[in-house]
Amino acid sequence: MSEIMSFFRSYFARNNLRLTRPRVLILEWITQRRDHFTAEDLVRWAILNRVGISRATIYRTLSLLTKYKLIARRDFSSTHSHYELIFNNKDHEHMICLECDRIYEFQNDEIERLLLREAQRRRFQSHFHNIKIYGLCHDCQNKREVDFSN
Amino acid sequence: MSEIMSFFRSYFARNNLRLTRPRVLILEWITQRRDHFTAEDLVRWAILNRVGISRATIYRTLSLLTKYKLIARRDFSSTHSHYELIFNNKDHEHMICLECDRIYEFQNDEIERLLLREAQRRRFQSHFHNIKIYGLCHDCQNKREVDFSN
DNA sequence: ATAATTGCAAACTGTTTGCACATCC
DNA sequence: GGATGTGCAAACAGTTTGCAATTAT
Repeated sequence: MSEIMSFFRSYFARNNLRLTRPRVLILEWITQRRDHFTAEDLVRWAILNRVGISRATIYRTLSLLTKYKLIARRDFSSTHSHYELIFNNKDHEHMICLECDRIYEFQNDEIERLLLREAQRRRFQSHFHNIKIYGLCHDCQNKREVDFSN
Repeated sequence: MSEIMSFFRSYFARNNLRLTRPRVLILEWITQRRDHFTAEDLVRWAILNRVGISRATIYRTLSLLTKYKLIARRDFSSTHSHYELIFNNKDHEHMICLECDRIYEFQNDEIERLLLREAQRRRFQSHFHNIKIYGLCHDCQNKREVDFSN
């Protein structure tokens, strides 16, 4: 068993959560993917591979993992949520390509510091924050048509 | 007619959009409110005041205004969109109180500069960005219980 | 006049839930 | 054994859409 799976096992035990077959399979999928994904990505995988995990369980597991901070929910799109593994993955921000939907991560201590200071200035107690830059990634910068037709 | 309404009028004419009764009423409501609002806020107002504007028209008008950059859509929540008037309202970021849902605005040139530089460093062409700080506003810092029950 | 806009109701999408059955500790 | 977790199907919330009727220019 991989290092990360045994971490999950003890983490689950410690929190009185059962490591059921669906949960193991979902965790394995997530850790192998190591990327941003949606609930529907998981559902698709479950159906295609006849894994025998229902949509309900997928959503419930994602909530659970989010609550226990094993994954994080990200609101990149207004129509559906994205998730990503947190384990060993330090805090970072995102650039989202409007063309290919790829997501790039970055981290900048100076910006973090300035943000905290900005919150303090207004006596706002920051719990978490996020920064998103939308635009075109290097690959997509030359192959785009603007559609203002609708 | 207020300055802003005549601006809208010429803007609509210039873009071959019809300034219909529903659109006028919605624009008036938005400009008087001058705040962040949801589609449902608008629907509730329309129903309560028997304004005679359908939910469909509200959603369609919000899309239109967003497309023409008279309002901006903000993704504060994963379940529904917020909007805000753009007119005369310079670019800014948000702090969102997890307790009372109030939204505070801030602006920081230094952070903007650093963000742009960060994008350039990755040859990412930034079209727009947003920063959200979630936490407790000053008013709410002392009246909160943590609920970890579910 | 006529092209754009509206209201209605039905459809759609992502997500949540109640309940009977199954499973993990 | 008994609490916990699952699958199913139905419910839900926010939003979008087709179409016939209405309205702005």
